[in-house]
Amino acid sequence: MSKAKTTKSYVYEYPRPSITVDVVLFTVVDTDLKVLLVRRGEAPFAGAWALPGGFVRVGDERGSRGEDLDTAARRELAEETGLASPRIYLEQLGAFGAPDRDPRGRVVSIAYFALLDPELRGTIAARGGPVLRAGSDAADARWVSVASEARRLTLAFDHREILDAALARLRMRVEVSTLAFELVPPTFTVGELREVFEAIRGEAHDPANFRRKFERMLDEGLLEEAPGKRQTGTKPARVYRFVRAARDGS
Amino acid sequence: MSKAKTTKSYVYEYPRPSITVDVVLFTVVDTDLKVLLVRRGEAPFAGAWALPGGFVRVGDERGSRGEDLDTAARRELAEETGLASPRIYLEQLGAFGAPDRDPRGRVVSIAYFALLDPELRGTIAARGGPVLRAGSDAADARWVSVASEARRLTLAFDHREILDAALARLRMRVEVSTLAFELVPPTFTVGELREVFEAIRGEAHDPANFRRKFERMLDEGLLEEAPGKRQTGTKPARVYRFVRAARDGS
DNA sequence: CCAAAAGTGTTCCTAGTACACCCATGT
DNA sequence: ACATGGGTGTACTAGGAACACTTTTGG
Repeated sequence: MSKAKTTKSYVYEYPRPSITVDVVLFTVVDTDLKVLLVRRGEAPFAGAWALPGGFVRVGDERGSRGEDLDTAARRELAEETGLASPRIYLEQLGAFGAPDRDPRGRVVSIAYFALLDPELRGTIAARGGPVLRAGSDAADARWVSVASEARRLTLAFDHREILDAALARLRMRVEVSTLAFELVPPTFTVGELREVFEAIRGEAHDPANFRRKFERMLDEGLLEEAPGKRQTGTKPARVYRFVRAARDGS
Repeated sequence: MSKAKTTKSYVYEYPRPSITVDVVLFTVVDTDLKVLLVRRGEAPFAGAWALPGGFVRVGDERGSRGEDLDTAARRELAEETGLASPRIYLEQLGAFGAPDRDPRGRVVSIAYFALLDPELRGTIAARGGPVLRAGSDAADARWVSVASEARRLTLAFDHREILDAALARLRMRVEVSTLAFELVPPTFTVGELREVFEAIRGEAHDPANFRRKFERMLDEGLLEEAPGKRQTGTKPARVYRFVRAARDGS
């Protein structure tokens, strides 16, 4: 804050960039990690796939100050998917501000990554897919497999870099935190949670060893048994649920 | 990127925030973790301690696009400390954009955390401390002990929140990466590196166990023995150096 | 009966922790 | 001689990895 002129209003004396939020929304379908991409309908990058996002509302200069960055991310997500659930996990990834990342001018994007569990994803699917706004520049939107399809796509702006960063963050976080719970239905079996781990890490995990990891979480009170069993086409499996209270401290 | 009007120049149709970078520069003096704070000379928060930082140069609307965010952080650091060394570790912490974080208007800050080793810090000290620019709104600057002094200070803007986030990030990173090497002189003893760990974690670490951790890093090729011994006032200790090549992959 | 996933047991290895102890040096 | 930090040894424990094995279901 030391780049000051001598007047109180120096904040306004510098050229300013535009600020956007972009959201990397992950979900796991069956055993496949997917990311939500939208197809751009307009220049620049018309026809290219991009991350959902949009401008942060900053308010006018003397009136309201506009919205928080997290709020902007959640709002954009709600507008793209039709979902405004607090159950969607949202975490800031960082700022991407290379001078030439947007051909229209200087635009700094605050990137977020978000996780959608299968149940909530189902409520989108029931409405015929992600909801696009009238007048949006997004011509289409769909879930793209991260491992297979997304690798080959050319994404708009620096969205490839953002997606890679989000994936790296997700993989790092999932080893050490309880993030995987955000990608699983409200009740789940040991095998279902393991499949989410495998989808994110991109490699198989010994079921026996995963079970012991699971049992440790059970001991720690992160999980509890839920009533009922899951019919799996083979031996029925016990179902569990995430104990949300255990996350209050984080 | 879907908040579009229909003209190509819609980027300019929205009110824009100002963008700053703020830098949390850590160093370890003896066995004490310190952070560089500047005292503000002007409103708002005149007289309060704050993180060094300043506005990102975004260029004018038709000319150059201005500087990268990382470049801006490094430039501000150079201007505050007189040091422009690539040896200063710099990592983006995230964006802080609460609507009311700056009383002057909507300002989004991209926060960085940076690490300064004792040798480089010495070159600052030799010049009589951090260098303040002529016409700066920073009236003073100094190293503040994180554990004792900084806890009690009231910081300007949301810099308390940024400092806490930087400290949390540093503590998390130091357990799992080679960050501690950035806070140690070019050659160091086992005990010196341990003291850096202790300063960051805020608690003692068994010397015998730390030595084994150290030896593992030696086996992995992260470290190598350096010529000479360190006179310590007691039994002379072997000195080592960081093998920079081992970091290329990260 | 058979395939397949649920679930159990065992062994090996690495790394963190606690703690006892010896060694070399300056004062 | 002795305090101090350098340096070694040892025992305990938690958790990851590898893999053999039994159990329970649907087909």
